[in-house]
Amino acid sequence: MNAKAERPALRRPREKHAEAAAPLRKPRADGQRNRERLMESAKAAFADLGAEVSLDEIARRAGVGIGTLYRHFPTRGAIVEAVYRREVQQLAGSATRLLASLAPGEALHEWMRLFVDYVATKKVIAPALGSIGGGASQLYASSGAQITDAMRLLVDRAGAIGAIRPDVDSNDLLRALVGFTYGVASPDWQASALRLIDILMDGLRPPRPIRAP
Amino acid sequence: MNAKAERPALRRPREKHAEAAAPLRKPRADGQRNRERLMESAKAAFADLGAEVSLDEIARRAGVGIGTLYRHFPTRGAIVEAVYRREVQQLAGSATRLLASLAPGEALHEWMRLFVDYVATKKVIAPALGSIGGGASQLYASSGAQITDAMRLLVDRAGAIGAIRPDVDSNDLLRALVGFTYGVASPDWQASALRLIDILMDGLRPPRPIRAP
DNA sequence: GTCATATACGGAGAGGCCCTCCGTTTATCA
DNA sequence: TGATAAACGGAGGGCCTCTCCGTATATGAC
Repeated sequence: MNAKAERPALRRPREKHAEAAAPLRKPRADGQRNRERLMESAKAAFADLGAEVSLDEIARRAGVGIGTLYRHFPTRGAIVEAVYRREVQQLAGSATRLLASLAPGEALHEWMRLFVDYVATKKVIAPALGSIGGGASQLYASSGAQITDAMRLLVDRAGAIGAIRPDVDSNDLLRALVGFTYGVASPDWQASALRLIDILMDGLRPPRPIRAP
Repeated sequence: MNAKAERPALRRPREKHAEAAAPLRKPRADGQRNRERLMESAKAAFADLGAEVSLDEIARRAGVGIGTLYRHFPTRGAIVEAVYRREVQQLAGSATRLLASLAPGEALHEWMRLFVDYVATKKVIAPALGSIGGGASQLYASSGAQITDAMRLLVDRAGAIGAIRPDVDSNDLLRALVGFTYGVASPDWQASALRLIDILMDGLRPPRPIRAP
């Protein structure tokens, strides 16, 4: 409700000649670290206490002062959005990470499980995102693309080696996933989604081995 | 922070069947009046200042104390929901009211204009409704039914006397209305919706008079 | 009209939360 | 090692929420 339109010119250190130049120092390590810890704590706090947690609580969990939180995230919307972006990036990024350490079929299966976690977070903070200034739809568009791409990558790889039927459309699969998770609001929805994912994966396997071992 | 966790159990609503069960006094007139004034003020305050207005502000506008507001609406969600319900009822109820004083075609036209006002209110308070406990979807379902019914009534009457083409489906019309109003978030959307409604009404008129004079 | 009383009113006050400001600490770099 | 920009922390002002309880008044009985 506050007219917080002004960002009040943070600091004015005595400047000799602040010319247009690139700051040469590299960013301080503690700053980066605290930023990361804040997002981590915020995610946990959202999950535990809902999207309305006090910012004090988030700072406390992160072990930093409230001033530090505000320096990194000047508005509540900023931290909510940052957490969401980070979730999306972690989910999308995990596709390649999983492909590096697992067989493509297993990577796909595991990624789908991660998707359920992602939706759990999103369910909590989406309302908060919604009441932020209207930029939410753009945010969703970009995140949707990242997730679509990750899904396609996994499906392509799994299809290429015959771990799943070759005619599976990654968009169909994504829609199925969304359906599993967005359905009812029962407290059991996560377990249910995970069971459905297992069943879906069974169904995705090719009817017969590509060739006998 | 003391043991005060009890909600004092909303006043027992009066029974409609005033049989043996309701030897109670009839509700005080000032109570009813204040409740009404609070909802009126809340609607105006939401429109002027957004859904996050302070409850103090709403009470002040209504000319009542903050205690009075809290007696009638124990939570913020309660007043938001009450305002929304009232909007829906007024919109739905205006269908019969308009039919009583206008020709059916005009009534339909006017009702569509009122629909734009309704959407304007809803746009503001929907985010607030969204972050209330999960009962919002049920609320929407019931309001949707009321609006659908009102629309059907108007379309039937207008169709019956030949004010509009006889083959118009009220659901189609409602979808069109929603499309007009939910489109872009430009500041001009209301004027645009009203213009589109006029055009739509022109299109709805039967191509020729029912029979020549 | 008068009275008794259930009902409703108002607003002070306690406690939270948001956000800013600025003195202190610390990481970088010369 | 020292200078300095960058980052930290948290006290404090201000607004908001919600409760409590003494006061006022509408209603119904007589």
